[in-house]
Amino acid sequence: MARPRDDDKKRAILIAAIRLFADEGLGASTASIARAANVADGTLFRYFPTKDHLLNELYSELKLSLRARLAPVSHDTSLREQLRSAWDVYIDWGFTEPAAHQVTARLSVSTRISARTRADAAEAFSDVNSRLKAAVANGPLRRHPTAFAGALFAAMADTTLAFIIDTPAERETLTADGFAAFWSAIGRGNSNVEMPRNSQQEKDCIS
Amino acid sequence: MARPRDDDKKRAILIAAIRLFADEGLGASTASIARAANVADGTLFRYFPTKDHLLNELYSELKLSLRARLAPVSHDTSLREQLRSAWDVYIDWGFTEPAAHQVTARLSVSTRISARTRADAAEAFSDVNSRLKAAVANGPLRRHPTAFAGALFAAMADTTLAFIIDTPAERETLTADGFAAFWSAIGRGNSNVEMPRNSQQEKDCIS
Amino acid sequence: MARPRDDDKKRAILIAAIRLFADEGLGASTASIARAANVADGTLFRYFPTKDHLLNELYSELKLSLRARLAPVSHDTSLREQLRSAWDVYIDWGFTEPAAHQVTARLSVSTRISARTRADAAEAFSDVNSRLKAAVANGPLRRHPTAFAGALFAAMADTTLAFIIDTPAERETLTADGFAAFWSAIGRGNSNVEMPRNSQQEKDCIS
Amino acid sequence: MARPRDDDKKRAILIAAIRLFADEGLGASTASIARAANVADGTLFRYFPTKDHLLNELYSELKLSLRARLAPVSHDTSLREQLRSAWDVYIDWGFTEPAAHQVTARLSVSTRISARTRADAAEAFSDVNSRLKAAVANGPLRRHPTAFAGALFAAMADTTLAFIIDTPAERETLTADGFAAFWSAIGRGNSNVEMPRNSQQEKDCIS
DNA sequence: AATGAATGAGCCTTCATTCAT
DNA sequence: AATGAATGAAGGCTCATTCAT
Repeated sequence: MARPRDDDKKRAILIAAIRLFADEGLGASTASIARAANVADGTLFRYFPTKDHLLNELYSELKLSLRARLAPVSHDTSLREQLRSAWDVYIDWGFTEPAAHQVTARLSVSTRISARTRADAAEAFSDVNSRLKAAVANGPLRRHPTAFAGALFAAMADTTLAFIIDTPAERETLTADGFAAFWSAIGRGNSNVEMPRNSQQEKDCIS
Repeated sequence: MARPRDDDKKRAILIAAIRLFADEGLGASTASIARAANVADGTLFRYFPTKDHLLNELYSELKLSLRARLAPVSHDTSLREQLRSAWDVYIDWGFTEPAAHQVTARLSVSTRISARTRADAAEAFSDVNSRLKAAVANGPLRRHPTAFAGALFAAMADTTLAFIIDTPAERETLTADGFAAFWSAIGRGNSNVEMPRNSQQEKDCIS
Repeated sequence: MARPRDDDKKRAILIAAIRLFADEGLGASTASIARAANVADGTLFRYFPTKDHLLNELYSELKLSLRARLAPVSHDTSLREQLRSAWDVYIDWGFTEPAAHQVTARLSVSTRISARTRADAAEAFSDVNSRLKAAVANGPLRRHPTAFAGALFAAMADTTLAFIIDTPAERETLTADGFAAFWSAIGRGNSNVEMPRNSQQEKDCIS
Repeated sequence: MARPRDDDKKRAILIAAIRLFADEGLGASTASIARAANVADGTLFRYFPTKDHLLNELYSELKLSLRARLAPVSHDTSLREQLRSAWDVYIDWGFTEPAAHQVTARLSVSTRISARTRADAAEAFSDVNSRLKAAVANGPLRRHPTAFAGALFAAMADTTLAFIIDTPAERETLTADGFAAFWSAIGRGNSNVEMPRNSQQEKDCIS
C-alpha cells in the first residue's frame, strides 16, 4: 500500500480510536472509529491495513506521547528529583488524558499487541531506566533487572492515578505520598541521599 | 425426576473459559468454550444466561479461589509475617495458575465486569485490608484509604509475578525482594520493627 | 404416544398457550407456555408431540369453544333472530375473551394450520351454515356457496368486534348496526321479513 | 465516489421478502430472503437495520402499492361507481398479486407492525374514506366512524378475494355480488339510488 | 408419567475487510 | 486517494425437541 500522505487523517483516526476504545473497550468497531474521525469506512484501512495494526500503532503512539512529556535527563538535579519529575509527568498525563491512559492500560493486557511492539515501546524509556538503574543500585532490587524497578514505577503510578481520578481533591497528597512509597520501595540507601539530615543527626550525636 | 443438574458441568465451563480467555483474550467465543468444556453450545447458556454473566461469575470465582488460599488472620505472628504470607500466597497462586491470574487481570480492566461484582469481590478481602490498615498506620500512606495500600499490594505483586514467570529461577529472590519493596513502600515506622539496628544506633547516639 | 390421562394438564397448557400467543404472538416459546401452565418443559410434548400439533389443536379447541356458545337451531324464531343471536354470541365471545379471539385470528392466517384442521373446524358450523343458506336464498349471494356468506359473517363480526374493543361504550349500537349491515349484505328479500312495517305501509296505502 | 447505493437491491429484497413471507410465514429467515434477493446476508441489513424494520417498511410499501392503483377521486361518476371501482382495483390487486395480498394480511395482524406504521398507512387511504363517508351518510352505519365502513370494505373484499382465488372461474360474479353485498351493507338510502322502483312504489301508493 | 437438563440447528445481527466507482 | 456499498464469516443467543432419571 502506497503510503497515503494525509497525515492529519491518520491523526484523526488515532484520536477517534482513543475515545472509542476508552468508551466502549477495544471491541469498538472500525466503522465507528472511522465515523468519529470523519473518514470513510474504507479509508481507515488505507492507513492501518488491519485493526491489529491500528491497535499496535496506537499503543506505540500512546507510549511515545507519554515519553515525549518526560524531561530529558538532566545532571543538575538529584536522582530523586529526576524520578519525581518523571512521576509527576506520568501522573499528569494520566490525569489530563484519562482516555489515553485507560486505553494504554487495556492495550497493555491485550493479546493483540505483539511482543515486538511492546519491546519497541519499552526501549523508548531507556533513559528513564538508566536513572532507575542508579536509584536501585543500593536497594533491595539491586540484584534484579532494572526493568523490574521500571515496571514497579508504572504499576505504582497507575495505582496512584486510579485513586487520584477517584478523589481529585487529594491529587497533590496522593502524588507526593505515592512517590514517597515508590522511592522507599526501590531504595534503602537512597533515603540517606534524600535526607542529609540523618547524617547531620549522626553528627549531632557525635557532637 | 429429570436428570439432575450437573455441577461439574458448570465447573468444566468455568475452567474451559479460563484457558480460552487466557489463550485468546476475552473475545474467545462461547462456542469454543462450550466445545472445550465438552458441552453443547446451548448448554453453556443454561448455566450462564449471558456471556457477561459468565464473565462476571468467572471474576468472582477467581477472586474467591485466591481468597480461599489466604490463611485466616492469626494473632501469633507479626504484621509483617502475616502480610508476607499473603504475598507468598498471591505469588504462588499466580505462578501455579498463570492462566487464572492472567484472566483475572484482563477481567479487572474489562468494561463488562459490573461495579457490583467488583464490590462484592473486594469485600472478600476485608480481613487482609484490616492487616494492611495496621501496617499503614505509621507510614506515608496513613492519610489515604487503606484500599490504596491494598491496590499497591496487588500491583506490586502482579509486577513481581510477571518477572518471576519470565525468570522462574529467580522466583525466591524476586518474591522476597518484591515483598521487601512493598514493605518499605507502605511503612516507615514499620522498618523499625524489622530493623532493630536503628534503635541500637539511637542508643549508640545516646551513649 | 400413549395418551396421557391427566386432562387438566392438557387444559392448562391450552389456556396458557392462549395467553402467551395473545401477548407475544405465535412465536411464544413452548417453554414459556409450559412454565405458565405449571408444567415441565418436556411434559408439554407428551400432550402435543409438536408445536404445530399444539397450534392446530388450539385452533380446533378455540373454534369449538365458540361453537359451543351458539344456541342450538330453534324453529320458534325467525331466521333473522337466529342469525342475530349467533351474531351476538360471536361478539360476546370476542369481547369477553379477547385473547381467545385474537389468537384465533392469528391462527387463521398462519401457515401452520393444516387444511384438514381448517376443514374440520368449518364443519362444526354446519348448522349455522344451514341457517345462512336459507337467509341467502333470495339475496345477491344466492348463486355462491353458503360458505361465502359464512365467511362474510365472520369477517364482518370481526370488524365490528375490533371497533367495539376500541370503543366499548358503543358496544350495543355497534353490535346492532354491524348486524344490520350484515343482514342487508346477504339478503334483499330478507329485509321485508325484518320490516313488517313495509307491508303495513302498503296496506296503509291501499286504504 | 464509492459504488452508488443500488436501489434495485432494496427493491429485490422487498420482493423476495414478499415471496418468502407468503410461502413460509413471517418467520422466514432474513438469510433466506437475502439469498432469494441475490444479496449477501449482511447486505440486507444495510437497507433494513432490523427484521422489524423490514417488516414495517414492507407493510407500508404494500399498502402504498395498493393505494397507487386506486384511481384519483373523480366527480364525473356516482358514488357507487367510484366505490365499485375501488372494489375492483382491490380485488384485482389481490388476484394478480396473491402473495402481496396474503403477506399484507399477515402483517396486519402481526405484533411487529408499529402503531405509527399502521397510522401512516391508514392515512394514505383518506380520500377513499371521504367517499365512504358520503356513502355511509344515510345508512345504518352513519353514527359510527367512517373507518368502520372502511374496515368493512377491506374485510368483505378480502373475503370475496379468498373465494375468487378458490374458484377463479367465478371471479366476475363474485366480484360483482360481493360488491353488491357491501353496497347493501353500508347504505339503506343508497339502495334507492340503485333501485328507483321503490320511489315508484311510493308514488304508486300515493296515487 | 413427569421432569428438566441437554442438545444443536438456526436465527438475527455485527464487523473487519474488499472493491467498484 | 477516497469513498461507502457489499460481503460473508462468526458471534451470542433461542428454542423445539429428546432423553436420562
